[in-house]
Amino acid sequence: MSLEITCTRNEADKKQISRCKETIENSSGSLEAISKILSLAGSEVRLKILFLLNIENELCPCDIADILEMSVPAVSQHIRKMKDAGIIISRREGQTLYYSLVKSEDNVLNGIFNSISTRKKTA
Amino acid sequence: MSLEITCTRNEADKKQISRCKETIENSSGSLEAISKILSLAGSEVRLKILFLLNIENELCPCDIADILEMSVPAVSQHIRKMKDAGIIISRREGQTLYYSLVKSEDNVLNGIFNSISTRKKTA
DNA sequence: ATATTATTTAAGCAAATACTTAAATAATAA
DNA sequence: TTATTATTTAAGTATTTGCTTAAATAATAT
Repeated sequence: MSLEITCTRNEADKKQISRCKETIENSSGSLEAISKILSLAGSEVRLKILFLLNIENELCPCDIADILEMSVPAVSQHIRKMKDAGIIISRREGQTLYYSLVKSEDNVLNGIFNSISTRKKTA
Repeated sequence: MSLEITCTRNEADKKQISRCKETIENSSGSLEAISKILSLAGSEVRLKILFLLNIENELCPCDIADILEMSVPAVSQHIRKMKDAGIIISRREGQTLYYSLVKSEDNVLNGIFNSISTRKKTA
C-alpha cells in the first residue's frame, strides 16, 4: 500500500482516503477470496448449478447437462472451475461422478441462495 | 423449457431431472438478476468499490482511483457498469460526482459485505 | 480383450473484459 | 472568453471466458 495521495481535488478528504486505503489493506485477503467465489457464482450457468446442488444435494454432470440443456463438456468445464476453487467436491459411484457443495458456516453462497428464494417470493 | 430428457444414464432419475428443470424455470428471473449482480461484484476492483461505498456512504471517482491506486478512467468504467445495472447512483456537487449504493432490503450485496467482515474476523 | 458409457481434457475460436491513452463533456474560476 | 478541474467516453489492445468438436481417461459389461 502506498500512502501517497495523488488526488488533486481541493475538497479531497485526505484522512478519509488514508483510512480507506487501510480498510482495503486490512480486508485484502477476504476481498480476494470472496471476489473469487463471486466471479464463479456470477455466471448464470454456474449459479444455476450451485443453486441446484444446494437443493438436490448432489448431481452428476450428465444430469446437469440435461437440466440446463447444454453439452456435457461445457458443464464439465464449469464444474472444474468450481472444483478447483474448492467450493464443490466429487464422489464417485461406478462410472458416475456426483458433485456436491462444500459446506461451511461463513459461506457467502448461503446468503446468495437465500436471495434467490426471497426475490422469487417478492417478485 | 424442453421436457425432453436426453440423459442416457441408466440410473438417471427422470423425475428428479424434470423437477430440477421446473425449479430452474420458476426461478429464472431471480437467477438472471442475481447472477448479473454477482458478475459485477465478482471483480475484485468492483467488490472493493462496493465495499468502500458501503462503509463511507459516498465517494467520488477521483478518490476511489486514489484509494485503489488505479487510473480515473479505469475506475469510471467500472462505475458505469454498476450504475447501468442500477446498484449505485450519483449525486453531483459542482464538478464532483458522488456515488453511493442503491439501498434495498432483499439485497444480496448486504450478505456479501457481512461475509467480508466475518471472514476477516475468523482469519 | 473389446465395446460401451460417463466424464474429462485439449485445441480452436468468437465474444466479453479490463486496462491504456487521447479526446470530449461539464462545471467552475480567472 | 479562456483556463482549469472532474469526469466520462471512445478507440485500441491484450487477456480471459465460454462455448464447440474431437480425443483421451476411467469404469463397467460382454
